[in-house]
Amino acid sequence: MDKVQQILTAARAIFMQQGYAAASMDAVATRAGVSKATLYVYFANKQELFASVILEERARYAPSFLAGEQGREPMPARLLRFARALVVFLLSAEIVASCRLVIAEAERVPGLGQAFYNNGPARLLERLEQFMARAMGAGLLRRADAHVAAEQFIDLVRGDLQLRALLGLKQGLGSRAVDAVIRRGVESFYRAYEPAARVRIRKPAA
Amino acid sequence: MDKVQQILTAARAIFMQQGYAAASMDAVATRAGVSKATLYVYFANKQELFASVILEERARYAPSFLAGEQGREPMPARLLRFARALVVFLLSAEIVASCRLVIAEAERVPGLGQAFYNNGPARLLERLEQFMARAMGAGLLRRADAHVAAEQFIDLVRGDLQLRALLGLKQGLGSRAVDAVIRRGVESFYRAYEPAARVRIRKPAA
DNA sequence: GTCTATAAAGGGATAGAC
DNA sequence: GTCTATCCCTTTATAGAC
Repeated sequence: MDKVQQILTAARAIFMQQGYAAASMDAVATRAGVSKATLYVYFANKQELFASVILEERARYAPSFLAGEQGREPMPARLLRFARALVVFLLSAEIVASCRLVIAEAERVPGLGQAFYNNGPARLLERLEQFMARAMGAGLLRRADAHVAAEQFIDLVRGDLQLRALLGLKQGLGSRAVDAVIRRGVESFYRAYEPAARVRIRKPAA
Repeated sequence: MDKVQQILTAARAIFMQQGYAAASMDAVATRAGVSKATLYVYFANKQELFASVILEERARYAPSFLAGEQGREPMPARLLRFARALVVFLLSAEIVASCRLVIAEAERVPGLGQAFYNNGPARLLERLEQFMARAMGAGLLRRADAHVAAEQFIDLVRGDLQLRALLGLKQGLGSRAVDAVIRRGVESFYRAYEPAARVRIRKPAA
């Protein structure tokens, strides 16, 4: 393997596990199986190594949830499929560790939070928005702002699961509990966005 | 002021600003206006000082959103009031810094995440659940699981605002953008939970 | 209890051999 | 390019005077 990749892989693991400040270049070198001096051949200093790790990370955060078949599956079932794939992804150890690190260092590394958001949540949102727009066009969802719908879909199916994962809670993250949150999230989303003609009691916002 | 409080206040500021690992006892001592040796009179070591800061923090995370008048204000307007108070709270610099710190150290400090969740989100959720239950009892909201309703209400009005704040994004956190997210969140929540009799097209979950 | 001064350890970064 | 050995600064923690 390329030595640079070897170092980056080791650094990623160490940073994720220990956090930026607590991670030592010694630990990275040992894990990478090289000497500390070698690190400094490829990376000017600790900060630059960290930045490289984060840039590397972007590529990983590009899953393809919406890839599934577009058949004439009922809308709620399709939403449920997407939701499950999304949440499995969000709760994966890799993504959780990645989020932790970025959130922890966001204030101290200029542009870190923005880069992460653009390459992660923003991309995801964009794809989901396109899906929502098509579904609205086909009459499978009520006509509304597709961007808002995509955002609220994510909000509802994510629930507080991601927060729990970030906080390292063990309870409430079993597969049954997770699936319950997802199902209820999809259910409420569909209630708010199903295409049925409805009678409104009063205007929702005062 | 009590010297212990003086130290805790300084430590809180330093930890929030720099993170656990990067914060130095020197910095805490200087900020507290005492010598470093004095710190060790009251706290055995850095970890214990950190733990004390976090325990202190619990008390702060107990706002009273639902305190407002219970008058015969229309339900959506009432929800909107709660939502605004909630989001203002979640986006406050203090809470954001607090969340960042806890998320960053959750994996390394046993019980930290659980303590934070129990004293923060869980309490909030419990109060909101009671409110939802009363509203459902009074026919102001569709009868449903009050706990789920409370959770989804929070999810919807929070949107990705909290994530954006945690990531330190400057865009999308202006008061107008924030209020738009809140209003749309309340709107969708009310669509899903308004008490109107409705005709469902098909079952939401396959 | 509080300070100054310092011990002891760790970690970022580099010099110089190969 | 890669290593060993080391410099030097920071940081945690403590000793000892007052």
